[in-house]
Amino acid sequence: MLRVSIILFYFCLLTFNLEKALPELPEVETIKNDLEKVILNKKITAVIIHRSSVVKEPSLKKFKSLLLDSKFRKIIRRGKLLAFEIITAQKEIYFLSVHLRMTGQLVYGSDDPKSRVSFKLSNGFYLCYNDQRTLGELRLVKDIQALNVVKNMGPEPLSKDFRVNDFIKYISMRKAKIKPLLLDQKFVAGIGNIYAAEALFISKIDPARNACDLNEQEAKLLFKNIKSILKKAIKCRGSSFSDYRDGHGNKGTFSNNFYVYGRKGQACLVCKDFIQRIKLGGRGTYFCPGCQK
DNA sequence: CGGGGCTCCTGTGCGC
DNA sequence: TGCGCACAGGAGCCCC
Repeated sequence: MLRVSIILFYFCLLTFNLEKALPELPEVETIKNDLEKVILNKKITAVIIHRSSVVKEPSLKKFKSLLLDSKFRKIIRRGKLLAFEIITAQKEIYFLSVHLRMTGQLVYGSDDPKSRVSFKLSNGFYLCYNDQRTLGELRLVKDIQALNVVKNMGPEPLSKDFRVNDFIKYISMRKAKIKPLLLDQKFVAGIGNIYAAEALFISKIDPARNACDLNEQEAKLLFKNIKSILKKAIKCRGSSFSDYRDGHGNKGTFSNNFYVYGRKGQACLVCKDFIQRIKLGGRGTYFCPGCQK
């Protein structure tokens, strides 16, 4: 009987937790912090490309030849984008930008047979780019600021560029629904489906409300909660719902703290109402109808 | 501006 | 049992 219950329990976990977790700001920040400790000043001794479509620019040949014998100097994160500053064998500075999109992973360790691109390092270890759905993008560019994604990106939510008065003002000017607006990287950088849902829950705001209909107190609260939830998630080394892994291939623990994300049909941890899942802007959106008004 | 739909991709789940 | 379709989603694109 006990064994049957245990099997049923895991079966339920498997069936209900199908939603994918995407690498958002806290996950990308965790990868950056992990990799900084192990790859800086290491030289790339081989570039192995198993899936050429993930390399967007320049040509494969140039991508390989520039990276070969380059050294990692620095890692930068902007929103969900990671950029590795490298110095080539010809002493030129380039940036290897990596967008993980849905299922991308950057893992340091031994070579992974299912990697899409592997970089062999001078110490014999590998930096592997894994990506089941291959929607991620690698680019090698001279000027990272010139990339359209970077040029168009909104403020970093954990930096001083993210100001409460600006946030209140811009929110009051937008008619779009607040949840899809939070996902817009031009509005604020680094927030994805998980943290948008969770920040709105803590702020008790209905994700379907028009941004301009939030009052000043609500906008202020949301601003504060965006910052606090991202900081908390970084402390937990990110959320691993399914695909996300840190720089060493390990899971993060923030998913244990979810109030609404992936909890459709389950009781709200605050008011016991049932968590609902609706579509907003084409994206699955979780919320508690009891708590969020 | 806002919103809808399509595209990229692959594993999974469901209907017939 | 098995085939084929729908779905999941970040982000760019097009269109109304």
